[in-house]
Amino acid sequence: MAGETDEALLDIGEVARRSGLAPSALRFYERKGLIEPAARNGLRRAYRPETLDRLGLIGCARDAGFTLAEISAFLGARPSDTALRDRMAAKEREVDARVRQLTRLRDSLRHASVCDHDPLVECPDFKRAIRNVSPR
Amino acid sequence: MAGETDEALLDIGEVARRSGLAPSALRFYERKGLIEPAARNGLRRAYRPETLDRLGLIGCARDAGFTLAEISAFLGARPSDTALRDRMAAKEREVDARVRQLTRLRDSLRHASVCDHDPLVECPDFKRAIRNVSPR
DNA sequence: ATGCGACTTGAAGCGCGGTTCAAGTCAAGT
DNA sequence: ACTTGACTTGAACCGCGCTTCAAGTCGCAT
Repeated sequence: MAGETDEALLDIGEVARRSGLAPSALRFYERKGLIEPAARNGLRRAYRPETLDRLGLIGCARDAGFTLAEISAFLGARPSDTALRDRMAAKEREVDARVRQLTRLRDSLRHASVCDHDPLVECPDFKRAIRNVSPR
Repeated sequence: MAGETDEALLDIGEVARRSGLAPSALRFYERKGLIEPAARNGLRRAYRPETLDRLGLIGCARDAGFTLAEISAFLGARPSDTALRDRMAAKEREVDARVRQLTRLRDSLRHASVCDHDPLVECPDFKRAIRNVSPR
């Protein structure tokens, strides 16, 4: 009973299926220090189910434009990591700026899709709107 | 007076300096069909000043997450290109969705930067917030 | 014992958005 | 005539986020 192969652990194919990621991506994330199998059955990786939550978080952050290196740093964050918390706060400001930029861009596109100018890019309204997207 | 080398045109170094892009990037954009010199002085590219506006627009779109190929397509847009206008409208919806996603992410980060949980990623509030960033 | 299917490894390849490099061209200055 | 300096070219290289590939290792069923 002591050294049994834990039935609750998932193999890489299962994690891939349930996370929507390719096995190759999971091994890649492991090399980057983002995830780690709880054990091995022989050569085979055996993952804890919580790994799926972690992968959800990683996917989120990646979708949001964080690099895997940034995510890797954030994942180990403890309350005492003041430098890291500062970077998170910085990232928040960065994301906030990006939200405002994309909002302006969306408004430009909104105009572009109803504008009659020929060629489109020469429309003065469009050009003015676009210039507001990233001024300087 | 007829075949004079147009003094109003800018050489690549000037365009680079004024656009903030490297000359190599300008040549790269040319290969991708984004810009084109108005003329050559011998081998040297000679750009119209309007190219700077175009580069501003390109920079905008690129900052906004468009690929250079997409930008290249948009740049030739005429009002009659209905397919292209549809794609612009689609892009608008895409950008809008992204704005909402990033807004949620910003809120998560805002919490993260004041949260005391150890490790940070295990904070239930943070996890709940994060799950809202890209649900399914 | 043979084969299968799912896993393992390291190395190479890919698309994107460029930069860097070597080798060459050209105009202007001394 | 020679140097300097900004340009030209094509090809190679880069970091990122992976995928693909070849070759090998398992456990299990026939």
